[in-house]
Amino acid sequence: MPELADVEGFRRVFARHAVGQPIRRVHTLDAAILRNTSPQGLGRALKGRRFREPHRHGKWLLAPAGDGRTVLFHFGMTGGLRWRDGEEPGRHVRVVFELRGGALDYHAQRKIGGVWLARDEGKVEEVTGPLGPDAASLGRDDFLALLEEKKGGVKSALMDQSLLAGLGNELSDEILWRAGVDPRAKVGSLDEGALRKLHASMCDVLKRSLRKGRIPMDPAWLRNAREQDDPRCPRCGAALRHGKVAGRTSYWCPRCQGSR
DNA sequence: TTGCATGTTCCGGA
DNA sequence: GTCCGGAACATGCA
Repeated sequence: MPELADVEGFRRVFARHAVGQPIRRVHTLDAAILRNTSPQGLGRALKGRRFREPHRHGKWLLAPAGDGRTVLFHFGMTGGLRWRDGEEPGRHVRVVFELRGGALDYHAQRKIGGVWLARDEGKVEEVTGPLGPDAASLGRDDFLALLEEKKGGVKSALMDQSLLAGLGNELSDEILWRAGVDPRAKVGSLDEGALRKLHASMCDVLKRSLRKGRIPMDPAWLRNAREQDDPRCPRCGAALRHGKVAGRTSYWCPRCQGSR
């Protein structure tokens, strides 16, 4: 599930419940989810401190805890954060941050994401690797300039985190569908009009997804159609096509997505 | 039982 | 050097 909009939802959960509260204890239930530290290392680095305002960049959530140290969260395909007040931790909880009044759980069914600790500002980028500008605050001219340098497929460009950060498989399909661009198109085959449309669609999709903290489950969205037994284009009703594009399962409308 | 899954990374080949 | 596909990672579900 987690793409940019979902991670923004987790950021809000974090900001609402965890910021400013003394960290009583960090309880790691599965040490394998800590990628560059140990349960002891994480616990020692955080105990008694308070989280500052968290920051999202693409699909990364960065949570500073003072003194330059930052906890970095990545959610893989199945991870998330949940605030828990009283009840027992759920099935796939890997790390528990115990705070006043409750606990913040990092959960992940498949252990593809992870939790990292950076001891100073410079280490953050070492962990995330090169990231392009966040897709949600990428202006049109910068977007055009970035894409004009790309040679390969448009979908793989949108999902390239080092080019622009935050778009995954589902957001990319949604954006391409809204813009009327075939996901199999090469970037170089698109004229400026198509690229502008792509940017406008990206802004639109992100704005509405960010509001919800996820891709809306709206019948007018592709995201909803791809779940159906007989997936049809919400715009024109044509049977959707699907197949692997840029290594991921993609859905597109053969009638609406003609730009290639 | 098999295939598939919204993430990233690494490898080999074109 | 660039780009792409495939495999791997770990786990649960249809």
